[in-house]
Amino acid sequence: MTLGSKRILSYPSIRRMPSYLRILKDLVATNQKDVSATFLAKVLGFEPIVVRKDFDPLPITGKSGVGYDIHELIKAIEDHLGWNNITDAFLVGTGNLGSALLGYRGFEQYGVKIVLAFDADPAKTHRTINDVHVLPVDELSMMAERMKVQIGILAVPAEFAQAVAEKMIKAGIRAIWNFAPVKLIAPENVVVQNEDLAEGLAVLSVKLDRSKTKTASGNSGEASPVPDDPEAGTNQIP
Amino acid sequence: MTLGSKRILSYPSIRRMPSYLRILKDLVATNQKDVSATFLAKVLGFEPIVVRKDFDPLPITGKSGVGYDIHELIKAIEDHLGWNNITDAFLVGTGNLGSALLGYRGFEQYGVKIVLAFDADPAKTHRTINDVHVLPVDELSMMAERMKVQIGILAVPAEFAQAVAEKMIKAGIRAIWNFAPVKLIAPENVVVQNEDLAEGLAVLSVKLDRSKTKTASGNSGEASPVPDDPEAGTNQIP
DNA sequence: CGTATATCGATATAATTATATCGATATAAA
DNA sequence: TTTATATCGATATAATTATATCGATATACG
Repeated sequence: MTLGSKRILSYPSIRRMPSYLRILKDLVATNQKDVSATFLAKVLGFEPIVVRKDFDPLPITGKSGVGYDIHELIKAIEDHLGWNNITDAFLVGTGNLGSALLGYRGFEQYGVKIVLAFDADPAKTHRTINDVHVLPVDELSMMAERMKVQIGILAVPAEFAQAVAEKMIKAGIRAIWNFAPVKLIAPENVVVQNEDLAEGLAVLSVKLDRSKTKTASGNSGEASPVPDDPEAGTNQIP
Repeated sequence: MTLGSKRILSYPSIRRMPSYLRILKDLVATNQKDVSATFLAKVLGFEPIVVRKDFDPLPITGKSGVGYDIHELIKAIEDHLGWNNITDAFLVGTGNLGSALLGYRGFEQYGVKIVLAFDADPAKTHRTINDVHVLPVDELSMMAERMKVQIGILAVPAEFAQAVAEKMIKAGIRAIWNFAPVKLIAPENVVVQNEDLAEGLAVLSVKLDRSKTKTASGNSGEASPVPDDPEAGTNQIP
């Protein structure tokens, strides 16, 4: 298989796409027409090669000496990510994190819209957070089936995560964005994406440690750089 | 270089360490003594090989047929991550996300304690969130220098992120955990860890898409699995 | 027009990470 | 004691991701 025939983005590439999109949309606002990989790389802190490689599987082509057409590029990225048509999502758990997610503007820019929220605590239901209604979690199943919602966002304490996930799955939800630090047990046809803040913290503290030993213990000549963080966790769905 | 001589954890390994720690501490609570890679793998959804490889660079050794001593393992992980002595941190931005971070119990379990928070909005200062005082952001420099704080957590809107980061750096902060979707410009000796929620969302939506085509277009015999998400973003500090 | 500069895209190579295999060792049970 | 089972750790291999090189093409400008 020649590399050129690769029409599938790697996961690292996929993770960089939102950053590209942000910059590209800013550029649109300033009436730019083309953009080079070099420019994007500089703005985002990648290497130009990375950028070109990321775009390689997309059905677009840049012009030597010029760069990529911004509109084409945006469209290609959004098409690949399926962000042109917005998918409805439910959020469960309106604690600190859940509220933060409800406050996060921009999910719609990434193809997802939280249309309803749920909470188990009666004190927290029947109110509105950022224009999103909060219902009792008992109504989750009914509403999910009725509205044919496909994405569920889990922002509940770890001990309830599995139970809520099962409710979601029964009600037809096909993808779960899980912020609880537990491995969810889910059938193969349900997609789970785990988000664990502690991962990033672990990386940060190791980087800090390593940067200290680097400058402290007289780095005499030899290069022992703090390697750039492949900000990669691993998230198997075995 | 033989593999066995590797005494440095890879970033993917580092990202898995918090998960191991969580399970291990649960096991301690139930008076277990040993734990096998097989068990951890099952609980966390990894492959046993991954687990053994992750522990390989640590200065411990398991027993064939038995597993690893839980206490030794915990200590080895915490030592490697430097989580035995807690590092103080400042948080800037007490909006939705900032508040969520302040509410996040467990950072201390990962070696970090938020000791003060800051906000630019006078309406939000001089109050307490989860026992953490909120001060005007003008006082950041002074307090950081006085308290010799090394870690800064950035939870401000994108447009203010760079300015606040510069304040932090001037005041001696050496590591920044950045939740704003911008590339921070920082000197080499300052460590930056970017956290971008959109990355995870991008992965989720692609997984969902791919899982659909998988089941839909009669996957006649040939295996075209949705590859397990190397939940990896990339976070260069060029 | 000709030259300097910027850029893409193809190809090649290196580095990192994941996965497989298998012998040796420990425990439990027959 | 012997046998079955579980597990580690060493080694090997594969897959993925990052990085380097370079010719070809486009633009700007003297």
